[in-house]
Amino acid sequence: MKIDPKNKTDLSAQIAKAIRDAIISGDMNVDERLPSESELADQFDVSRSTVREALKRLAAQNLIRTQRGATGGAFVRRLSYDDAYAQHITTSTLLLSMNAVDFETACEARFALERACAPLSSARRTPDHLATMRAEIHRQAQPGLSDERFCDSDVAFHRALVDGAGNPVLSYQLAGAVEAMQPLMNMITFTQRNRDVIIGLHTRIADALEMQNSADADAALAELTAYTLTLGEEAMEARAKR
Amino acid sequence: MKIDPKNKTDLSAQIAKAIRDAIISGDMNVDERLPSESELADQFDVSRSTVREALKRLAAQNLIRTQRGATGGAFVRRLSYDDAYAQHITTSTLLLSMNAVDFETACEARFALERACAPLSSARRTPDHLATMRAEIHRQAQPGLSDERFCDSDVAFHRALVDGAGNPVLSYQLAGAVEAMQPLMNMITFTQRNRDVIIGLHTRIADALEMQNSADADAALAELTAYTLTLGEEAMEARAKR
DNA sequence: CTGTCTAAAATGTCAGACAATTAAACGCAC
DNA sequence: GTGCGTTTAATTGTCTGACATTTTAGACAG
Repeated sequence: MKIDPKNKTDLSAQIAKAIRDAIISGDMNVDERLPSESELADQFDVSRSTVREALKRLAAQNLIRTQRGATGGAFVRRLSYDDAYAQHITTSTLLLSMNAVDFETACEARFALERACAPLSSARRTPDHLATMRAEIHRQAQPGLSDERFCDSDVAFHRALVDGAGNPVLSYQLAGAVEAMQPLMNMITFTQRNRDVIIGLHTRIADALEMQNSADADAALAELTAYTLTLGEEAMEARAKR
Repeated sequence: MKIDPKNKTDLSAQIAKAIRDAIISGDMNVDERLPSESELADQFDVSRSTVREALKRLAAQNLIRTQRGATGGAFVRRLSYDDAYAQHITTSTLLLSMNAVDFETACEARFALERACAPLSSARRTPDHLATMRAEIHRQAQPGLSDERFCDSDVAFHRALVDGAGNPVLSYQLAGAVEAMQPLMNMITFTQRNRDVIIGLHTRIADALEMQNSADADAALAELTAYTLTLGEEAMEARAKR
């Protein structure tokens, strides 16, 4: 591991970076054990507290896990899809909310990406995916469903569509776009007429995927994009007036 | 801020979570100052070291920044696009390498997403974007260019394509897919013939975008997808034999 | 009013101690 | 020798108190 020259930045940040680089570059393999905190403190010539702060930084990025006890220590952690999902969604959501991304931009990005999945999903979707979509459509049609629940179901529907493409990398990349949109979608009040239109389009999408008619799935998604955009605009106007 | 009941997990993790939730939920606004470390230690009834470890976790996620001095402290940080990019790329790269994602899956995901950008980019690309693409094509044609540099230029080209869509959310989501592929792409040895084919397709894409011919851009991207896949397969076979 | 000095507040770092946890080593009866 | 408690050592988690460093605000002299 490398040393730190006369640098005025945080020592804990430097140490975290050194270890992170070792992990990313492949110098350290999954489940390999790092030296103990005391050993690291000696190696870097800092106190144990400083090393601990560095390790906590790495733990926050899911790069290591720690175990107590005799054979314990810090171990390089395999980044799971679930961890990556969670991180990606958190980052995306914060990015949108903190930078005041407008509805139009987020919506456009989301549906552009989803349409990229449609051809693959149309070719590979399993009966399971179709069943999930149908179930969510059914849920969306239930009377008395709150707007928030409606949105939840919407996300679940689109997630099934994306997962249908059978490409975990694609699912991971899209999770951020779809879920980060949810706070913005939650600003919309869905009238019964709105819901009917959306449910109709969802049904058309599910039908198209079932028949492996990729073109029609794409067309329906395009319509859904346009419709969602108008709903979003109305909601933003209503909000501005208040 | 909330307290922590009888929980056997890390105190610093619990405290980090409490503060993180406060930030994400919007209870704390950008640039708002957190209580000082000593005050937090009192509030949570733990030592300052524990609070510091919690704060380092948040700093690792770019959620806060710290300042020393009299009016210093920890402040809620606005997550910038650049920070989010960097985080996303790191996570994506690690996810691919640690989970041994095969070339085909990553490649498919990357190009599917890129093709989603093509129509938008075709409509909105500026002369700047086109100039960047042309410049990278020129660079790719230079003799004696190392494989690694060729890949770098390839990434820059595709990045210009994506940025041409003029949607920062889309650019952000795609950055992960495109850049995370690079380690896999770097396994390929590009012969002069390979490069000629790729440069030809790049030129076709740039031409199509310039003429705002979205269909042809998509067709060229489809060909590039197929070609990259065959190159990847060959590289993987060669690697397996060794 | 201006420049300088000082004090206070805050983070960054260190050293040492103890608690809690865990697995391995040990010892002892059988 | 085998099986089963017990001890012991290693390691992380937490606490305490101290000092260093950085930065601002205010006091004070000119």
